[in-house]
Amino acid sequence: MKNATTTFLNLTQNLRQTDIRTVANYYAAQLQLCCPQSPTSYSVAPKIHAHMIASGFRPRGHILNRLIDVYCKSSDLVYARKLFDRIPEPDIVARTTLIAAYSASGNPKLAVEIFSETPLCIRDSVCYNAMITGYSHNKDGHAAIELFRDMRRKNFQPDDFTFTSVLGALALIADHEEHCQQLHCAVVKSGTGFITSVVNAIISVYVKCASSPLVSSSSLMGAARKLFDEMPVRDELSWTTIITGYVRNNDLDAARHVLDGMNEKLVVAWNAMISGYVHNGFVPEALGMFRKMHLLGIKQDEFTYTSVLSACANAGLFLHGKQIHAYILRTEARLAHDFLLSVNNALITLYWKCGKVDEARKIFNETPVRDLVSWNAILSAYVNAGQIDEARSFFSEMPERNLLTWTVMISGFTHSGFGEEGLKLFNQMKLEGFKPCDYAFAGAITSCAVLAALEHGRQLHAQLVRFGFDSSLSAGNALITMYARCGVVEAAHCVFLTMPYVDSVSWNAMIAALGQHGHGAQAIELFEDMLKEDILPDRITFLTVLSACSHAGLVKEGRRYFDSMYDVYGIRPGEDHYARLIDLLCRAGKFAEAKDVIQTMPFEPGTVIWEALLAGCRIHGNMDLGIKAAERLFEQMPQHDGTYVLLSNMYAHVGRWDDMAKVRKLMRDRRVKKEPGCSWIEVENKVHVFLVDDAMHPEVQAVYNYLEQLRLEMRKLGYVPDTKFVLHDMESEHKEYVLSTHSEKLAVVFGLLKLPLGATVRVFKNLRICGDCHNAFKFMSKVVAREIVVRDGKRFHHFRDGECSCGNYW
DNA sequence: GTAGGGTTAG
Repeated sequence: MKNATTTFLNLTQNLRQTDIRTVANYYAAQLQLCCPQSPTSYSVAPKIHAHMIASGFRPRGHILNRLIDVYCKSSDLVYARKLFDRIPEPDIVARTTLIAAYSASGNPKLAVEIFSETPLCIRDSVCYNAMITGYSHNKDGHAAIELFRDMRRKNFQPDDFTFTSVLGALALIADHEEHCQQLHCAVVKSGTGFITSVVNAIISVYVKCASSPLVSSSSLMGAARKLFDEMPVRDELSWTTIITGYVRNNDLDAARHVLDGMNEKLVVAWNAMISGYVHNGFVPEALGMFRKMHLLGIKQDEFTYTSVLSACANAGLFLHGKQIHAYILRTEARLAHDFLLSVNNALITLYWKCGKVDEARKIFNETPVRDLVSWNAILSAYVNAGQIDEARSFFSEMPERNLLTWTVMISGFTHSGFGEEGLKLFNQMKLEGFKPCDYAFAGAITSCAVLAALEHGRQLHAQLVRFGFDSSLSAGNALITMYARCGVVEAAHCVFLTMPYVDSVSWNAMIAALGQHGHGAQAIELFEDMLKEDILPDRITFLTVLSACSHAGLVKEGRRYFDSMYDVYGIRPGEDHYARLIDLLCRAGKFAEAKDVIQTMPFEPGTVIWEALLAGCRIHGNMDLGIKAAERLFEQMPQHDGTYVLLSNMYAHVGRWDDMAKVRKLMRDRRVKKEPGCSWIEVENKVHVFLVDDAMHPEVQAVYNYLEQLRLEMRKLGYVPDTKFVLHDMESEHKEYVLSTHSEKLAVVFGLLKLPLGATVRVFKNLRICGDCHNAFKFMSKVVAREIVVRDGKRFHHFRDGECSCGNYW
């Protein structure tokens, strides 16, 4: 292109002496040099134009049309339109140029505007073709076909371009075999049926139709293959269409077979094959293809790179990914806009998925070009790393958002325990005109799980069915979790049984649902069913299975499953698995065995191990070992207020008053607030709750009444309590109440009970508000306190008269 | 002046 520019500049000097026709020819020649083979050449358009203005040359006719075209191709549609508007009576070529440009840039409205303003007497087939393609680009297959009919009614002759366009439109909407055959006949009648581009288009309709659930994929692919085999002339597109056809219909072997028989070094076809492997999880095959391309000298491009990088990201192959990154830097000198954009986006994903969030951030920060994909990728990075505040700030800074953005943010809130925020965002998303997808529903439903908001969850379930997502895997899994979390195991089971496809997440969720609600034996049974169906258990499966065994007291089975993790499935047990095993043993009173496990573990015991041991000791009233575990916890979690309170109470319980005094002194020094506080120890399947400083509510009977109402009310809300509690007081009788299991939340509830009726309560303890305590607070605000304000991070939850509203502190 | 294939964000 340098040459073109130089020639041009040389022309300037002699321009005035030159004949106007020669000048026009010169400009025409210059504009001719801007061509698709050298897309960057389009950027010369303004220079050529500036030159025309400077030399006093006024472009008209075909030179002006060409100039408009070149401006369109260099993506300056606004300026192209300005030039167009200055033409008193634009001819069909100028109009078609603009129609095509608007169509390609995703602006069909403007294209239609120009098309409909075009008088019928000057219209031609090319113009119709451009408009048909415009609709097709806009995914409006019906409009494209309607225009095709209009064209024929008005006696315009369809040509091969028309058929390729209209077949492209048909591919968007075709889901019946007849669709394909009807058009196929029309094409043959028109006499264009032998033209390669038209046959390619017919094949692509068959291919598209083959992936519709309404037809037999193999018979349509067979028809497509027959057309392909019988083609007299095949071009690059023919090969790509048939290969992508097989890939899209998940017949990777057939695709590979065609590819292997292809002589052309066709990068697009190879890319299609690689992406097929990547989407089906065949990472080694994808990487093998990548290597082979290099060996065969097939020039890789950004599509190749993004696919293999994504393969590495999904498989966690950080070193492979890094090697490819280095290879790209070594091989690619060009830093074209689109190339940089897509490769950098893939790199951001590679790095965060391999746990390198900071590296991902670095690429995001340093890249000179960003688009929505880049923003969504970095948003996912922070959401997945659990850095919800970072994610929130990215979300608010984003220049634009799409459905994916909202969905990622909703699930981010949900997984960080901010159910209310997740639901709010789901509603806001709908208000902003986004139609939720099944993933968005899954996020919202999981929010309900976090909040144990059964009614809301049910409503979302109904909406989900209305939207036609009832066979969605992710939404189904979310429903299982939600119903389980709200205590309605039957509903969870019903969802599980009616899901058309399930994966290990579904199985895990269902096993957990049964295990958490005291159906340990059934949970184990389901796990065995899962193994029978050849579904491979993962780390999560074993966590839920071990918990289930623990709840059901199936010590032997639990031990066996634990041992099978590595022996049979090659999964190394993590600290969390060991914690479950210790929990299992301790609940069964096998303390010696538990101690043995702790001593022979391949790593130093952390807090989860001591918590499990302590929990077991609390159940069995094993104060000696319990105190030891609490002391370890106390060392490892000096910031955790609950441990101080508990340890001090345990010392008091066994009469170690000096130790108790030491801990209490530490508590005072560190300003550990005892309010609201209680601690508990479980003996004989009953939880003994000790109120702070043994200060019992003056009206003990009233407290019991509240608890009883609370229990009933929570049942009404669909929450099924599962543990028995005994409220301790020196003077009164012990009485059992069934409440929630979470001691910290319970502590707050008990703390509230000590207040006079109608008080305003502010709890400034950082407390994550979720499911059971949310409901408890709602109820408490109705029967005990007039108003309750609870702080949860930066958020506050305001409970009043049984209702809750949330907001930000700052 | 008009057509048709491959990628990256959950």
